[in-house]
Amino acid sequence: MPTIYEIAKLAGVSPATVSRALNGTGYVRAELRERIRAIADSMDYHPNSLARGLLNKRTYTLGLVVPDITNPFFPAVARGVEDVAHTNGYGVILCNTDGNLQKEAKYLKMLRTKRVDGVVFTTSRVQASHVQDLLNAGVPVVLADRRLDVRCDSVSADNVDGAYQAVGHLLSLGHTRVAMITGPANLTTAQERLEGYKQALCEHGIAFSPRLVLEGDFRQESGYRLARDIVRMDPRPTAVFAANDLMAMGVLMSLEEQGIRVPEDMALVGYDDVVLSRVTRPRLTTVAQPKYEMGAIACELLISRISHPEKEPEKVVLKPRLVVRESSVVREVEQMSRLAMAKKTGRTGATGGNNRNGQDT
Amino acid sequence: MPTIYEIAKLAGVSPATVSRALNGTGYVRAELRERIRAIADSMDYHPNSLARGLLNKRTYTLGLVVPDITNPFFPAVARGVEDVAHTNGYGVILCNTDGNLQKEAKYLKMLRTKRVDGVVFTTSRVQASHVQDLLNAGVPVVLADRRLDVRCDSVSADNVDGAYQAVGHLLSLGHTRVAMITGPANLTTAQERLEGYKQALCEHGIAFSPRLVLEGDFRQESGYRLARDIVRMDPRPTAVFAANDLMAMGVLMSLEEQGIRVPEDMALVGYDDVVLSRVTRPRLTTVAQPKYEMGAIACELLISRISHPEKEPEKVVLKPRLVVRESSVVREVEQMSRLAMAKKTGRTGATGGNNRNGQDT
DNA sequence: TTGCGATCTCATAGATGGTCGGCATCGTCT
DNA sequence: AGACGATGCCGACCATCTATGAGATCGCAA
Repeated sequence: MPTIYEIAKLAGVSPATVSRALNGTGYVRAELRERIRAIADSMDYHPNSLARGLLNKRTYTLGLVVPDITNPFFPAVARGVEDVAHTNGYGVILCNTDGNLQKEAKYLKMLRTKRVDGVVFTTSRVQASHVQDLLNAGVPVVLADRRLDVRCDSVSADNVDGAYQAVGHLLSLGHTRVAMITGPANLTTAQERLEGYKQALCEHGIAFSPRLVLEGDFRQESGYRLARDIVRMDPRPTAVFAANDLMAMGVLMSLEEQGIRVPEDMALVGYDDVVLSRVTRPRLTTVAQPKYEMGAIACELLISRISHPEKEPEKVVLKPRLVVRESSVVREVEQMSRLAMAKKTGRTGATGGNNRNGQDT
Repeated sequence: MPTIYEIAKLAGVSPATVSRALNGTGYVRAELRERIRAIADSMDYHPNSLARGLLNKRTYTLGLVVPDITNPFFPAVARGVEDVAHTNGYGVILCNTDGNLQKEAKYLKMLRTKRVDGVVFTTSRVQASHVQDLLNAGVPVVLADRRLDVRCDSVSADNVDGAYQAVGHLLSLGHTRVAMITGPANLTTAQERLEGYKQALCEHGIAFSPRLVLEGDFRQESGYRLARDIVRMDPRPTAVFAANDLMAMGVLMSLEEQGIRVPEDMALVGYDDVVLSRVTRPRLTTVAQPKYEMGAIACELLISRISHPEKEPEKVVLKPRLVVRESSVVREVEQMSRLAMAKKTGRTGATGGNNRNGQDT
């Protein structure tokens, strides 16, 4: 690894001149600058960001803390963060905490010794005190997908609105008994989605019944299990709103086994729009979160805060979007089926019709 | 951010003593050491890895280069890399190249100025010269999921064997006309899978027919498109082996539209075992790659190479594993259906029976 | 008890690679 | 002649580690 000293020696100038020539700062004769650049290239010179960072207190490195990159929600967010970081000359260090506070603490310690310029938290379960410690130490923090009672920037999606849209969709289709499977009661995302459910009911003049609300844990198995309870209710609900797609998937499986047709006998809506929801049968109606944008905006907020540490914290709230597919609307399914028939020739339907069981609908 | 100087002043000792006390190197009176540690803690001291790295030429940071973390194959690999890195005190910088050589070059430049201790390439398309440049500069490199004609460590899965297992499975079920949809001919993974297909045929005494092999591009649409060609063949094949799950998914959709039942009229096997393949209907028989292990082993190789730069390169080859689900075996489907019937009570089948369309089978 | 080497304990002085302000020099223009 | 711009060097500085060595302490043998 060559240094500016070696380049300086070869070029017959001082190291400082090399520095200025390569960075384009200060006065360096154009011809000399080119010569120095050529020498640097030929030596495969790469500036040492350690030495640089030591001096100007900037590492151009960010931390990204997620619970688990393997969870289908996070790669998109991470990609958003990473893209924005990269175009601004920053690198991103990935940290998987598994929602474990000890691991979280350990990672934060590492990020601090590495002197990262800022941290993006993309996770629904963060220790507020950890974030506060970071802020106290002067490390900018942006929260994504979660607001916390801490004075810092954040990006989140409007879970109340998302749930409101989903349930409103079901109600406007004529359903009056809509069951809900919520997430863990201590998570704000779960609480907000329940709130949206209530609001939608209220607006449609339907009384809220706590008996129709069952608490799941965001995992598939809980949806599978609770679907049985819903089916046994009397009168039986005609629609289910699951607070995330994984649980909706469990519901789908359970209903299938019980011979209950979706959406004819029971409509179903999920939340998150994970890839999976596009390939289930019937395909899942769900609420899409702008995952990539969340990450991208979080990173933009972070970078802007790095250069303006004192500005007022921004709280960005993004709008979720209802994606209507087959698990909620009978009409669509028939249409799909017709499309599939009519389309033996074209290939427009690569992601289209999948209803081979006409007799079911 | 306090430094050892400030701690030294408070403790009334020299900075060097603080350094030795905190690092446990050299001689420091036990009582003094404790006092220094207490002061450091109370000041929320975090050593500056820049200064440290500048001196001992170790950053404890690794680079991880993937095409796109959003592609379902990579999060698992990344997680494997990150876990091993973390337990060894390393941080991981994530780089998404999108298979774009310019971006790849730009990222590598960044990794070099950051003086990472090593790089894991987890991608099927790497520029050999980039890797060679890195190695020439003394930066250790490990390739995951890809072997390259370069002298460095690598981890990969045995694609020949995986395809061999997949096709062998179909042949042993009695199929004699097995079509294959390959990947882009210039990718080694695609070539190897084709080779496995040939070997399996050969071993079962079936002549290889080039007419049964169609070239796809690893994307869903190509599977969808080529499935029509396969259906039109005369005599029509009774089974299809797709070189990855995405293409298999396209085949599935196409067959569905054409009213061809899977697996009764046409058996189907994919490759990769992406999550999606567990929720299609019928669920996809496929070849699972040990993704997490690939990442973990790659990182272990890398870390061991960092401390032993001169040892012989290791080429680790992992075994893929055939996962038999419903798209290939008729019997299983029936069994599932029976299970589903019998299981109105238990919940063993959360991921089990999904066949509500008895009349289809 | 003394003497001497071995072991502790800690401070000083670079060194790491790069940046930046200050300053000296030189040429040119007014 | 004086001023000013262009050019390039010098030295300080960033936070930490390590080699070196000075002084203190201790054990053990004489």
